[in-house]
Amino acid sequence: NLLEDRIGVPLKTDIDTRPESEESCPVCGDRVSGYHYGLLTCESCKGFFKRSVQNNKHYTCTEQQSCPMNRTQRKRCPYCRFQKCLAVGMKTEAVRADRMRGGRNRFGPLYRRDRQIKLQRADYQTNVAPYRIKMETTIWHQSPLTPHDHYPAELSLNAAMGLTSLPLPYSEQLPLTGHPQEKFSETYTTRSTQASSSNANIVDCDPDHASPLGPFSSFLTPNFLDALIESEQDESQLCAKVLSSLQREQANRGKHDCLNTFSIMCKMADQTLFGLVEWARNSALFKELKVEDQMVLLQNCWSELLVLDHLYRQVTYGKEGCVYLVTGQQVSTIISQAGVTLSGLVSRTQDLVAKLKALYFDRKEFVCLKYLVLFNPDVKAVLNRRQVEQTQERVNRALMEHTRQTHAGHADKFGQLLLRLPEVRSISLQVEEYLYQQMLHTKHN
DNA sequence: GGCTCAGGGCCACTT
DNA sequence: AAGTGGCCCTGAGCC
Repeated sequence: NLLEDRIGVPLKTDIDTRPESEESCPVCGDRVSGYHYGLLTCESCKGFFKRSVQNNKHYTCTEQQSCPMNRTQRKRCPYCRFQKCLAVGMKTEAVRADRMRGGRNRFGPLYRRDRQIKLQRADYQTNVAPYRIKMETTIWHQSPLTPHDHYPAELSLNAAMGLTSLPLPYSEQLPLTGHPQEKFSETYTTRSTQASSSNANIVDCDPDHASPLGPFSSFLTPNFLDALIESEQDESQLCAKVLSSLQREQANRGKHDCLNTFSIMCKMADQTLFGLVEWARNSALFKELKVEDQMVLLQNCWSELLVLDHLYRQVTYGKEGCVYLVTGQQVSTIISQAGVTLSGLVSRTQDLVAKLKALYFDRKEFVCLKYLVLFNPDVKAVLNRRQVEQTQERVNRALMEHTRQTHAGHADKFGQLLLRLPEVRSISLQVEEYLYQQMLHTKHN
């Protein structure tokens, strides 16, 4: 590594490279025995989850509903254990009501995809990671940069802000000029126009082609939240896209022209943002909006969506003292040479992760918060404010109902979750600020 | 038709 | 007595 050679000391990395067989149970950390009820868990949590669902158990917590969950303490509080099972994504519907033995269930394809992702990750770590994930001092330190050695403007900062990369097949690189927001609008308009002409099922915002049942017709189901979750893209798909994008990027470079850490991080953020824009544009609720409103809403919240996405990943998969990347790697948060801004960001984020973990932040709540952030009626340029407001209210009610039902013992989880949003906003503004600074820095150099 | 593996059940052990 | 967890049985889907 160029930088390690230059400073003469190995730089700290902490990537979890354990093979699948040594993977730990997301509930208690014990050794996994296979896929059970939706994900890889240990035999004990499998049994516990099965009994809880089969016997329709209702546990209570004698503490603060945030009991530690590990191999030795998992038996102490079944309430917290079960909540954790749900929070990490174990599926009650995989427990058979008829108790039929053997056979396969509808989660087979999910398990297969998950295995593929893990294989890809392993492949990535063998073929790409050894060169790259290094905490490169000068980058994290915000010291004067040599553009050639560090993140190239045409890739990283543009990429981090999602200004140039577009969902395939609309990908086109735009020059790094003009205000990012303008660039975003330009990009988005280009995409939408092309989308409606070439791939009408991606976005269909034409009011003439609106559903005869009117707005939100696709969500006139009794369980609004289930419908939202049903249409969510699989986490593993995003991971696969990010991985293959990084692999392509590296393949196009020579062995001695490796992406540096900051570039990789930006590329990951870029691809994640790319996925988030796709998520929004494929969402039935979002499709009901006019293209102009879609644009201004996304412009307003792209960084908040990125932060939320990151937070959920940390809450679900992150380990103490580590940042869990979208590609499945755990990187140490101890970046001794990181600048003040970056250290502050990492620490603020980790604080928020701890709070959300204590609340057993689950996937449904995560999806609700994404919609609440996206459908922000306070955005000035919104044309159809009423529509945005109605959707936000609807999601809000769904979130309230969900927290009331699934966390009955937890007083005001709903309120606690909403109280986290200002901090998400604040962190996202700091992220934007940091990226702008870096961009100016690069241009200056 | 054999293999795989994620369901369910059993039962010794612990609380 | 109720709960736990390791081990085994079962059978749909895959090759």
